Amino acid sequence: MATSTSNHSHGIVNILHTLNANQRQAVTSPPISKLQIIAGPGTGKTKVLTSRVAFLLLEGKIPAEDIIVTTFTKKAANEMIERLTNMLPDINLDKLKIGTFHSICFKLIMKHGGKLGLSGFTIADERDKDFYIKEMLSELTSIEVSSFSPHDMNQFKGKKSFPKYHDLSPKIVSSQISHLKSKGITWDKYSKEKEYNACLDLFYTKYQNKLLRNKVLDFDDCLLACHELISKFPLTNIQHILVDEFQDTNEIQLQLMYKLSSNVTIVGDPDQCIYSFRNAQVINFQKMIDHYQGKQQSVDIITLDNNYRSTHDILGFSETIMKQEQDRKTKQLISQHAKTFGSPVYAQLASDIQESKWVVSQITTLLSLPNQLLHPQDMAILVRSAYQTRVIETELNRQGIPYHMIRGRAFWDRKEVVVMMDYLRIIANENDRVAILRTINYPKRGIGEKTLEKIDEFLRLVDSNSTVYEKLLTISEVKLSTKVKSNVNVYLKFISQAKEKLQAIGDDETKLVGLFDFISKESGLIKELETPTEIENIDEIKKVIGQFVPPPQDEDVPYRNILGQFLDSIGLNETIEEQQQHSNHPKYKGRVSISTIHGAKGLEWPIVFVPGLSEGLLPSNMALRDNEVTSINEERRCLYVAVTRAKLLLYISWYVESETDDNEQSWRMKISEPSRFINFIKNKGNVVSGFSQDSLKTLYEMLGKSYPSEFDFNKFHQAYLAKIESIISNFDGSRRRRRSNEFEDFTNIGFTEATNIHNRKKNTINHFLNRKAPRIHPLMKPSVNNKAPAYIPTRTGISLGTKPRSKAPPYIPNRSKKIP
DNA sequence: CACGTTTATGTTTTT
DNA sequence: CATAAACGTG
Ligand SMILES: Nc1ncnc2c1ncn2[C@@H]1O[C@H](COP(=O)(O)OP(=O)(O)OP(=O)(O)O)[C@@H](O)[C@H]1O
Repeated sequence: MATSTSNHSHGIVNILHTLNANQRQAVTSPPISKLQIIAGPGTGKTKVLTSRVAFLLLEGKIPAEDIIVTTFTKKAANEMIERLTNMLPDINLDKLKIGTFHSICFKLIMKHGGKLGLSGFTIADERDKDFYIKEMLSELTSIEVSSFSPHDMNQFKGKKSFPKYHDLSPKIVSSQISHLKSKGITWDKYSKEKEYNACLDLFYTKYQNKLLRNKVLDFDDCLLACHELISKFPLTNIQHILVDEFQDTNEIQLQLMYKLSSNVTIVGDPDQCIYSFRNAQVINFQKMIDHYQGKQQSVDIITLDNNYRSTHDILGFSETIMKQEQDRKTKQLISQHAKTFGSPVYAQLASDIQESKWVVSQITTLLSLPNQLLHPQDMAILVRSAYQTRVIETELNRQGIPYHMIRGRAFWDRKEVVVMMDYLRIIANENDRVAILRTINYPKRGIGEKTLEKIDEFLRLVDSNSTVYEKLLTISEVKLSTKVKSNVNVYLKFISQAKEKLQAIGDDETKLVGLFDFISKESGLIKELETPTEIENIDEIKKVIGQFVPPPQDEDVPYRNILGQFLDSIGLNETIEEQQQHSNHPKYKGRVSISTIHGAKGLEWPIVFVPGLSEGLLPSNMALRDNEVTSINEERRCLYVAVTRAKLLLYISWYVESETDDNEQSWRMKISEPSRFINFIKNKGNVVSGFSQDSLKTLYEMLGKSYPSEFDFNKFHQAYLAKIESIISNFDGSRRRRRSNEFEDFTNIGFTEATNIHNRKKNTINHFLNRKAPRIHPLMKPSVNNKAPAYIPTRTGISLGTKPRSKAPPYIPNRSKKIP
């Protein structure tokens, strides 16, 4: 919608007022331009991008629907819309094209896909992709297989043998195809490539055929097909495209960007590229410059170096990590915080469990500071791999601390959740063969492997005039036992009833919950489920469907039923997390965030914990295995991203397990060394860090709270030290009880000078670490009553991460009495 | 042939 | 511990 400048010019002035000179220059660059904003963490890149959208709307007078903004996640998109809405209360942003590359592309395909014969196509998620790959491989004839050169075939050999798939690893095949797609190479063009493998050509072609026949697009296809679409039918209206997190774009995304608009603003930080496993290429910065220079067009580059997020010491620490990379130019970010707290608090522990206890006790200490200084929502625990969250969750549960998982995928991988979603899928979409195959015998309907094969064989004979579901209705043509037939009919009757109900509710999304109840009950799924956890998870999905609001539809988008719209909305893994509402524990505000480092991209917290800084965790075993410099560098960037999420306090930790300590899980690779990335930390022995009263006062000041004069700091401090000491000396906390002579490792507990972490002028900085604290001698007696209660965390704690599923366990050890 | 039970085997990161 | 393949039973 057009808006007059005079009405809003004060608006842009206000916005520019919150920016520094460099940021302002970036924001107010001419709308007709190519602009790169390259800057380190916390320099306000996202803020600049958001403000630039406002600038383009207000000053550039570009209608919202003619601007595309790509963000890395749905969450980032939502945040940006929220900020824009606050900035520009008078402008309707509904038509702004903002979202991930995948969702923007998928929407374009939904709208115009008919031109390429893609109407009605849905998304094949990773699980479906895996299914089609395996199906494709198992269908290869021995003639086809024997026609390939051993050299070509060997590329696809995995560690294991795969008898069902001619010894071809589905994983490798899948990732190779994905690799081609993210380079923008379509199946019909692959043969022209220099690096050509006849095997891969056949796999790719067959796989793509399969997707087409099943009317689905995989994630990569969303981009690839969209690229094809706009190459043939260009969008003429887009006046500007803005790309966030440019360092993590791949080739096809770069090509899409060129095609979508000739005016471009990108922001990114090469040091934060952590998605090259998904073919992201940091070289896109240079490629973009070359691309436009080839067309005699120049690219403006603006850098920012004021950091508004982190303290001086956190920036120093992060730079110390990054400068380990060969040939990297040092980056000097200037912290805008007046105060800083010294080097990160760190500790070396003896097991993952002990490490979790250390982390969580730091959290309980911080939470127990008087005057509600900190809330759970101010803190985050960031790990390299999702599985590492497990022990931490257990400990958080044990201490009754509410937490939530950011972008946890585990929930959607649960069996009962998958089946429930499959029921929704087949009811919404008659062509979803995979969903039929996965639901028809769950709950058990006496249809085993063999029968399922027969049915599947029959279903795949479907011709393009009818749907897979219609084909299943004629199943009586197949010879099956009468018992099986009647069972299939029970299933079919149920599906058709559900479909009728779906018809009846029309576009009223508020009735979806009722339909959901009908489906979960009448399918027999609820009855089949055994644990209360599983039923809870079904309820979780119900909550998600209950919150679903269909997006505003363009007029000319082909119709899709409301359930299908819901499934589309979660198909791209873009589920928004439930807002932090009331927590179970009124004492706490919000929740501690737990996330993988990848999931924490672009986010920030006052307090950040980065546990697991050991060889095998960060860098991960996978990166160690191939021992490529590039892999190690990416791991290092991961750590860099993690530590630069912290605003005020950073806690890092690692553990090394003893060689002789064989535990039950013998397959687990032993963690035996601290991470190479922290080699520069000299005194790695157990460090017990205390607060100093001064730094604590500074913390209050920076958070705008008053430091209570009656607070007995010494008492608090002593209790803290004792708590940490008891964790370190309590070997019940490690996986297995140790022999007593191993305690020797821990006699040198004490404080290290933290200053050696990086050079700085001593007097200018407040230290968060108390360097004068006394040496502490571990008490060697593992006390009996310290034994952890037998408490098994429910896996649901992961679900959507919306709430701590389980109530705090009845026994809450070691809990400070004065949580305010 | 379906389905329950035993046993081998193995943890990146995600749109 | 969590999943999948292999094995055994009715
Ligand atoms: N000119 C400014 N004045 C005050 N605060 C600012 C300014 N610019 C940015 N900030 C604040 O700094 C923090 C970091 O900003 P932002 O998230 O935009 O950084 P970023 O460069 O995108 O970081 P990352 O690379 O880690 O994603 C935010 O809290 C933001 O509000």
